[in-house]
Amino acid sequence: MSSSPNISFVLHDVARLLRKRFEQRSRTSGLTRAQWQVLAYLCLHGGIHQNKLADLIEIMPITLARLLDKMEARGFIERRPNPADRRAWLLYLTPQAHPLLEIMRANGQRTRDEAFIGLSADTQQLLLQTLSLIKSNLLEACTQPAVDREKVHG
Amino acid sequence: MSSSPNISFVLHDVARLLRKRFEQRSRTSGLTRAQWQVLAYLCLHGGIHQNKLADLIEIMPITLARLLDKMEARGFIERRPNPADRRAWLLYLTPQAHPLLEIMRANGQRTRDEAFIGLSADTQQLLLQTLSLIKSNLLEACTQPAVDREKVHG
DNA sequence: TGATGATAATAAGCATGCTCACGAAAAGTT
DNA sequence: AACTTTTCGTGAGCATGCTTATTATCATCA
Repeated sequence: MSSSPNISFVLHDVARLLRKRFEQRSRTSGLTRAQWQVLAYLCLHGGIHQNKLADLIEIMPITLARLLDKMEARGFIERRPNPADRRAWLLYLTPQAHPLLEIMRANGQRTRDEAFIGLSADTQQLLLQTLSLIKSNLLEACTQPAVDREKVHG
Repeated sequence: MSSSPNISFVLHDVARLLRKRFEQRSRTSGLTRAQWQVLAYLCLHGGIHQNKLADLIEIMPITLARLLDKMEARGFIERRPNPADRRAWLLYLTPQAHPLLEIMRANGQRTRDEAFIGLSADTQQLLLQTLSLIKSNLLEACTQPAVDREKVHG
C-alpha cells in the first residue's frame, strides 16, 4: 500500500457509509438496506424461487433465507408452496409491502443525492460503468481458485 | 429505482466481492480484510490510542475493540498500559506481525489487479477521486440528523 | 425400480459492522 | 475538595455476509 489512500479501502468505506446513512433514514420504516434490496427485486420478479433470487442479488442462498425469515415475520413477503416442486417456495410480496416501495425508493434517492453532491451527471454515469466493470471482473475472479502466498517467506 | 442498475447496490456489491476475493486469497495467512486494515494503519501509527485509531479507520470504537481482541489473541498486536491515562491503551504491532505486512500488501495488490482489468490508469485515478468525494459527502451527511418519511402516507 | 447424483432450502458457526448502555478514569467547574 | 461532564474502552444484542454441512426432494440412469 502506497501512502495515498487505497482504493479498495475507500470503496469499502463508501459502501459502509451509504448503508449507514440509508438506515439512519429508514429506521422508523423498519426496512434495512439489504431487506429493501430484496423487496425491490421481488417487486420485479414475483413468484421467483429463493435460489434464483439469491442468484439475481448475487448473495448466498442462506443469506437470503435469513433475510426472508425476518421479512416474512413482519408480513412483507410470503412463501407459497410450489405444487410442482415440494423443495422450493414461490416468493411474493404481500399487499402491505407496496406502500413501503415508494418510501424506500425515496429514501434511497435522498441518500444518493447527499452522497453525489458535486458530481456531474457524466461523472456519475462513468462511475456506474466503472463499478459495473469491476463487479463483473470480480464475479469472474471469484469463481477461480485464489492461490495464497505461503505463510511466511513463501 | 429505475430499470438501470442502482449505483448504490452495485457499489455495495463491489465492496462485498472485493472483500470476498481478498479473503479467499488470504485464508491461509489468517488475516481478514478488516484485520489487515487495522494492521496497515497500526504500522504507520504505532503507540496510538484505540479511539484515535477507530477515528482514523472511521469505524466505531467498539468495532475496533473486537478486532483487536482477535488480533491480540493471535499475537499480532499488543495493548500496552498507558501510565499517563489508565483508561487508554497504547497499541503496537508485535514483531511477528511484520512478515504479514508484505504478504497482505501483495494479496491486496493482486486482488486489485484482478478487479481493475480493463481500466486505464486515468480511469482508476478518477475512480479514486470520485469515491473520495462521495466518502467525504457521506461523512458530512452522517453527522446530521436524517428525517425519515412517515410510516405510510406521510 | 432402485441406486446415484443434483438441487432447494436451511442449520451451525464465524466475522464485521452498527446502536445503546455502562463503568472507570480524567478533566473541568465551582 | 466535591460535583459534573467528558472521554476511553467494553458488554449486550442485532443485522448481514460468508463457509461448511445437512435434509428433503427431484432427476437420471442402469
